[in-house]
Amino acid sequence: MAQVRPMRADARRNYERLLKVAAEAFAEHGENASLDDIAKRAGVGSGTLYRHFPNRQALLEAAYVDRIEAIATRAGEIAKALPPGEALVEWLHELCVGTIQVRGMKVLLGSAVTDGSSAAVTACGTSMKEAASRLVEAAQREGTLRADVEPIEVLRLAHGIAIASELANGQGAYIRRYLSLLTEGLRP
Amino acid sequence: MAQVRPMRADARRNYERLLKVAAEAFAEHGENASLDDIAKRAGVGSGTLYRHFPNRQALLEAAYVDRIEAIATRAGEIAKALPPGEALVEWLHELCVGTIQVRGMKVLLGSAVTDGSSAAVTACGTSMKEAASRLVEAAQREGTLRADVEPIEVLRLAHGIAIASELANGQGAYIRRYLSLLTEGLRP
DNA sequence: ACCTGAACACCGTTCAAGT
DNA sequence: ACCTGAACACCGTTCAAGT
Repeated sequence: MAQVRPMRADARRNYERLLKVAAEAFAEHGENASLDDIAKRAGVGSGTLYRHFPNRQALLEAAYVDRIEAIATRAGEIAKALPPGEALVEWLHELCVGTIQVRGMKVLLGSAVTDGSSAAVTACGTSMKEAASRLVEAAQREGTLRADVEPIEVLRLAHGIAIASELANGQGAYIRRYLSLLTEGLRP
Repeated sequence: MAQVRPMRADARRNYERLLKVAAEAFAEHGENASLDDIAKRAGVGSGTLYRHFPNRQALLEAAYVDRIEAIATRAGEIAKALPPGEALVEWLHELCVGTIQVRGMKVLLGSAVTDGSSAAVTACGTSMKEAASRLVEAAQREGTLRADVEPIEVLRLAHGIAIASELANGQGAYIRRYLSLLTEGLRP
């Protein structure tokens, strides 16, 4: 893979400062935060930002991969603590909270479950799909989840639920409600 | 209300040209289409665009109100043709198709069902809510829809379903599936 | 009353010059 | 090998001058 030679010390320092500042900026100003501003706040020239991250999407991903990996990791922990059906719902809830609260992450999580998503987001997309598969398949074996839905579909639907909750009010107060409407259905 | 005096002939002409061009531009380039470009294509100075539409959201709304009103109107037509439960689902399907296919409309329909939405989108938001209320309440009386969901919640959930379908593939192939997963629920 | 378009500020992106 | 920052292009927004 890439990066056989280690980075020069100053390059590594800049890279990490950029990531840290970018995560803050995206969280504060949303996915369209000014790249120039991020470079300035990190104390580097704008060219340096482009050297490390060729476009906004690349920076966005790099800034949040660890967060997304953390969510994926949570799947395993929750699976040990709860029965399959509940575990799935609980994990989806945490996923939705992350989607709404960390403003920059919404786009990223969205593109992670898109059909023709870029190679850049494939990495964390794969982690999410694996995490989802584990919980989904367990719930299906248990018989608390329909057998005809695929893991990636559950991720997409959860993303939709996050959006719906966001429309209801800024923070995630409605996530549990809308998530349970999805699992139980709109029929009486 | 506004607009007591009729517009001057040239103003009216410009206004309508701007709307027509804007609808095309938003459909083609999405909600972030260049306003300057819209003004140029409409053959007016950029100041004229701002005179008629103080910001992007205002233009976006003006360009698509009639489309949204048309969707709202469809509710009544569908209600006459189908039993309540089916009518609701059918209408939500048409709504989702519009949300996805007409690129500029997504943001607008979203903000129409947001809690603190601007006064600008209140008008078409109201039409949508009325249309939804009619179908939702009929389905609830019929007993095919849970009694504890409100019309605006159904609109928000439908918006979420549209997003989920969009993630699945560009066009609306998955809308019916995800809509039925919502109505029937994820449990077996 | 309305229109025009120059002017300004801001941002993304590139690249020659520097270490 | 990497960094800097000036330079360019583009866009949103304002406003003085014009009809």
